[in-house]
Amino acid sequence: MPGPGKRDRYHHGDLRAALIGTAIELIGERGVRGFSLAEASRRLGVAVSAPYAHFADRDELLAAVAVHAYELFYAEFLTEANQDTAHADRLAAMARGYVRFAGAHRPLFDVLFRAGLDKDRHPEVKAAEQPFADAFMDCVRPLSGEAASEDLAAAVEAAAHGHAMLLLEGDFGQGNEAVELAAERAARVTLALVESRHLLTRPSRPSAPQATPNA
Amino acid sequence: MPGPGKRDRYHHGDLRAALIGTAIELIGERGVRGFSLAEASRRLGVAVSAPYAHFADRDELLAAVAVHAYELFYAEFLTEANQDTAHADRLAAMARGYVRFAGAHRPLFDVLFRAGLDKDRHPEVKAAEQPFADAFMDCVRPLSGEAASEDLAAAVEAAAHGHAMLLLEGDFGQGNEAVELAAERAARVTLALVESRHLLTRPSRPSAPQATPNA
DNA sequence: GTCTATATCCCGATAGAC
DNA sequence: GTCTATCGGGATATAGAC
Repeated sequence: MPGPGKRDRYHHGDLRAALIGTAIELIGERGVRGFSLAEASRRLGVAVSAPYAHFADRDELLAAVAVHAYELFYAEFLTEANQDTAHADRLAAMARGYVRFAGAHRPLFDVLFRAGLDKDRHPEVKAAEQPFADAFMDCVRPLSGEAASEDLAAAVEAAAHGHAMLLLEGDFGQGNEAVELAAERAARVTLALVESRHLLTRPSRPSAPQATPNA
Repeated sequence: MPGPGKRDRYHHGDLRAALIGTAIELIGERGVRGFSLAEASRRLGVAVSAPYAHFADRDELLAAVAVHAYELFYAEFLTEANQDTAHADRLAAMARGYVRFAGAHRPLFDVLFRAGLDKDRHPEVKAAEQPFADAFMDCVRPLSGEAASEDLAAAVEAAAHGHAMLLLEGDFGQGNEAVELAAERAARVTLALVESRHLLTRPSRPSAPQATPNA
């Protein structure tokens, strides 16, 4: 990251940032598969070797895009689901925001979940994901006991994620109307899960009066 | 599939089927992005031009894999969720089977949902999806009024899909243990959604006071 | 940090022979 | 239906100059 005000002699003051932006642009137009370092370089008017001064390879650029995606994701979450309403409504708002993000920033969502990027090989991505995950858990915890919060969190996250993915598959139709439909459904599902959250916890603790341990 | 004794010489009895199988194999090893007609041909010991006698291009082979995926998906569903138990349990079993399929046939699931294949451009895929979708709706319909069945179906499908996708992302861990954890969670979420299905319907019709019938 | 130039490799797709 | 041969294109990555 070059210091600000360092608008230099060549083309861009910050090729690194420009590459990230162009990657997003390109993925939006042609999908993840249609993105390449070479094409991004061409579009920016730099040599195809220039990106290697900032990224070791193609995957590292994608990882940088993923980091940016999580940061934006987190930022939009704070503004979308930070009203001090009832806890259940906050959680529903998060699910709604999750789906809306997927609809509004499809290329970013594609990089996060459809690019086949191995996040374990890129610690920066994991680190960028953490605050996002924490904010999510903070919304869930007041709604259930400590032990059960993990179950509710997993359920809501999966539900939101499923709606987002199917939205991008076109299952809810096209355009902004589809986004709102999917987001609204995800929010309702969340409220339903909160109401019936007692069914989500696994009866793995035989101390409870319930029986039927599963195989 | 080919004649059992027709081994050597140059060709297979059924190159088309062999290509589909090899494609699945390859995708399992290298991901969708690492699959190519050339590599599949090499692995089968045929010329790189041979596949073009059976598929117009790369996408058509992927579409054939997708058709196979939906057929297998449907077949496993019938055996997994066909017990005549309570309706809610059947639906939960479908969600469980959905996730298990993703875990057991990851390459097929990848082709269906992560290959970026435009299903609208391949009618065979849509056709193969239909029986699957029908079986799903047949499980949902007895559980809610006609008008509301679409809401419950969308909710359960999205929940199952979300668990499946996050399973393949590694969010539930690795190995068969992760598959069963995700599948069990999807089943529980389904039961929770059934119980609170009255929250899923949109109140767009203020004239109808009659909510979903209990069961 | 960027450029020029290049090495290497792979891929999709077609033409024409058998 | 499959093979041989090939064209045209594009990608990753490195080396060395400025």
